[in-house]
Amino acid sequence: MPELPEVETICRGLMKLNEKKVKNFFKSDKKLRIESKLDFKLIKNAKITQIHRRARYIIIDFDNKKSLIIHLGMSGRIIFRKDFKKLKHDHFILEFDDGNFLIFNDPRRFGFVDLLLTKDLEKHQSIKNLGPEPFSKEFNAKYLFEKLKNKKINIKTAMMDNKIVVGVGNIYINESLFDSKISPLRQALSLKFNEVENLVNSIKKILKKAIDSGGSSINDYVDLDGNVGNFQENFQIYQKNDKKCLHCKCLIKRIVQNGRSTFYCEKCQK
DNA sequence: AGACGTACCTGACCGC
DNA sequence: TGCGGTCAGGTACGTC
Repeated sequence: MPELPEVETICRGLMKLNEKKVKNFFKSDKKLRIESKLDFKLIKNAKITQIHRRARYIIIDFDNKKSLIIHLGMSGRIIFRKDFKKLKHDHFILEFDDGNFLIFNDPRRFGFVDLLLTKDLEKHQSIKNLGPEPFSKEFNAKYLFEKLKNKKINIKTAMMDNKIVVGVGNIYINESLFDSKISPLRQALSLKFNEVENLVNSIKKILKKAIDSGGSSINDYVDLDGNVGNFQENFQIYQKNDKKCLHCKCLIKRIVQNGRSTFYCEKCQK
C-alpha cells in the first residue's frame, strides 16, 4: 500500500487521536517483521501527545516517554473504528477510553508495530540509517549529485534506496523518472547535474501532488475515514504498459529491475 | 563497500 | 470449480 503520500495521509488522519488515552490493547500471535522488546502493557493508561512521521514510519508518542513505531509494509492498513470486531489479519489494536479503536491490519505481515522509549527513536534499527526526507532542504540537486556520482546501479534502483532519500517507492519513482524524462536504465553516475536537478524537482512535485490527492488507492486502500485517495487517476506511466505515452503516442514498456516492475517510454525517457 | 539476488507472506487475478 | 502461475505499494540479509 504505502509510499510516502499514503503514509502522510494516514498520519494526518491520526492527528485527531491526540490526547486520547489507551485503555487496552490486543496483539495477535502472528509474527510480524519486528517483535517489540518492550511490553505493550507499558502504554496502558498512557495518553497520546504527538503523531508524526519519519520516512514511511508512523510514530505515536505517549506522555510516559514511550513511542509506538508503525510500518505498513506492502499490505498494511490502519483503520479507525468506533465499534470493534476482530477481523482476519488484524494484528494490533489499541482501545481508547472514549470507546474508539485503532486497528493495524496487514495480510502479508511485512509491516510491524514496535514500542520503545521516545528518546531511543533515532537509534531504532529502522530509523537510524535513513537518508533525508524528500521535502527537506537537504534533499537537493547538489546533495543527490554527490550521492549518485559513484553509483553504478541504475538510477531507478538508486532512488528507491532509503539511504539516499526516503519514501520514494515503486509508483512514484516510475512517475518521477517519466516526468523528468530520464530513462530508468541509466547508470546513476551518468546523470548530468541538470538532470539530477530535474529529477529532484519531479520527485518533490509528484509526491506533493499525490499527498494533495490523498495518496494513491490501488486495490482497496482507504484512509482512516474510509475515503479513497485518487492520485492513481493521475498516473502517467505506472501500470500503463502497452498503453500510449501521453507525449509521443508510442507504447509504454514494462520491464523488471531489481525484482520490481518498471514502466517507461523508450522515446521520451533518455 | 557496492551490487545483486532472494526471502519474508497472503491474496487477487488470469488462463486453462 | 479448481489449480497453477504471476503479480503486488517494502525492507533486510546473505553472498560475491
